[in-house]
Amino acid sequence: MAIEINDTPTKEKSANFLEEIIQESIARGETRVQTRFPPEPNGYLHIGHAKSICINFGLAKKYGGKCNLRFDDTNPVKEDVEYVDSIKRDIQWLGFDWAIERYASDYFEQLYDWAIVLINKGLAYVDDQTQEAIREGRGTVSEPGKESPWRNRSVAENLDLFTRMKNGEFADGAKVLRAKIDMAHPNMLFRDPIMYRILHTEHHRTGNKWCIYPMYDYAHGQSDSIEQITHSICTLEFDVHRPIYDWFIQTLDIFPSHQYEFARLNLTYTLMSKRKLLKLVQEHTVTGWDDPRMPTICGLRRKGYTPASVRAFAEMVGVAKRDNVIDLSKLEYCVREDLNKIAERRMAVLDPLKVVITNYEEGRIEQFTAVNNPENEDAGTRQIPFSKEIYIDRNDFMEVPPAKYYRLSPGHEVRLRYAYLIQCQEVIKDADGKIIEIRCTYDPSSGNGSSSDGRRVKGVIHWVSAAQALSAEIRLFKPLFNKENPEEVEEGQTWEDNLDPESLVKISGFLEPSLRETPIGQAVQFERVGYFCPDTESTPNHLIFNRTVTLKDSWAKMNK
RNA sequence: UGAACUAUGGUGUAAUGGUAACACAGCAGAUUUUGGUUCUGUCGUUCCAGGUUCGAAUCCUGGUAGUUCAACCA
Repeated sequence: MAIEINDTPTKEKSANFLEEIIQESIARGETRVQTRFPPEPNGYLHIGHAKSICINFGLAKKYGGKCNLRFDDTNPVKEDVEYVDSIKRDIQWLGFDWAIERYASDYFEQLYDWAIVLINKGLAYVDDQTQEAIREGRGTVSEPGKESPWRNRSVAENLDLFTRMKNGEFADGAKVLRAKIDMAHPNMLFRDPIMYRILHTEHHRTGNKWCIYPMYDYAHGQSDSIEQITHSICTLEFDVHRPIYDWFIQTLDIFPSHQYEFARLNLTYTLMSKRKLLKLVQEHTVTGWDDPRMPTICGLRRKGYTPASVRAFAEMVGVAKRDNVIDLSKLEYCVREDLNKIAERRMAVLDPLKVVITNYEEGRIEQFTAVNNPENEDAGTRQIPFSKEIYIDRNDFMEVPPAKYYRLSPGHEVRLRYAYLIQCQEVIKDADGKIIEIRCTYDPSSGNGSSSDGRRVKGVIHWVSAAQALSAEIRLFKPLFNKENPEEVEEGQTWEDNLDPESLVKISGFLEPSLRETPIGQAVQFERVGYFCPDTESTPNHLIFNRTVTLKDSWAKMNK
């Protein structure tokens, strides 16, 4: 008997509960894995959906299965092709491909036929009650409901009425089709759930063909079943729906898809409710769904997040069934980690302070060689111009420095990154006492890579040569909300009171000349500052850079 | 006051009856022409009470807390 030697030293990462479920089903001999990502096209996808996408597509990939994209388009009132298109774009951007693209509306005919089956079995009836009466009749979580007076209509009458509903004989709200189950059931969803409602509304795919539309509970499980989904994965709030999901499938005796639930993603300082995000867009609190402050996938993309960083984040937060709130710092860690490896370094001054090198020849321009990415030698080098007048960042100079301040201050010397050592000789102020210029001398023997006497200086600061500098608009983003949990409100306030008025700050800064042709969305690191990318609105004549994330700043932290 | 789900460091996730671990965050240090990166060290955890067991985060019982469900939304 051959001895199997497992010589792969890699320790298998422990399986999450969904992987265990799949592994168990495979062990039972059910080898086919078919998942689906089922968004309703009524808004843009956000980071929470990204988690779901990574789970559904990731699981299918890991177990040699397939993942479908299915639009849950059963409510034409809220849905639109604009959303369909954006959802497809975002999934592809994340790096996933669906096996097939389907719509719940593709199944309207089949769903209708199944409704007829249920009516014939005496398990569905047309109810003429008003919306209010139905709501009251449903009872509450602690009291049973009451049966509708229309509950015991004959099969023939139900068939006739349902056909006429379909044919458009009745107005919106006049009638609904309900499953006949149990008005006293402890699970509210079993108290004769509504299967169809009348909606004389044009549908973005079926046009005016239908005026009755199936409800989620009647459509979702059967849609899964039609696609022979083996693992229908959704978030925890659908947990109570699972019994009704199973009930329709079993009663109709169709392919047994099964539903599994995981805890949705929550992020500190972030709102994930589609309804509230829509409100921010509609009221122009943000510039659109792709505003870089939005937690949407397109917002993250515009801010400069990479697909790999979002996928790494989904992997990092894991999958489980308990409610969670993830620290925003985890997301930021994931982008920094990715961008550190791939983003080329550049110099940019965000809050300019002019420095004149008094002993440097007027009109002289030198070129210094700078490394593009210390993490990747293949990224090569570039030239950056140096001259008598440069800009440095205002916070790299202090007239009266605190202890351990390594940067520029009167009488002290710092290294200009990739260039000379300079020493501050004089501080020029305006009439109000504001510092407007610094005068320094440089050590001609201290050029990049050399130091005449081996003396070392702790401080290294970035700079941009004034004459060649590009001016640019820089957009600095903070979270939209200034409260860790934006839903938590004081008495008499709303979540909108937690909006941070300074979540977007636009400033104008100076960039080194090589930044001129940076393609939109291309990540660069402004050395010592953060990661940035040109905004979608950026043009050669009006450069706009978005801050993706700051660099870690232990000096700032130390001085908090 | 019904039902379902959940409970492990500050945060998230593991440990599948046998040494509570990994990551993020924090703190301290080393290296550094980015106060970045990298490296090293460090802090700190099983909701409560009983029970089963040689042994419990894990199994049982009972509490407690949180979340979800009463749209003709999904």
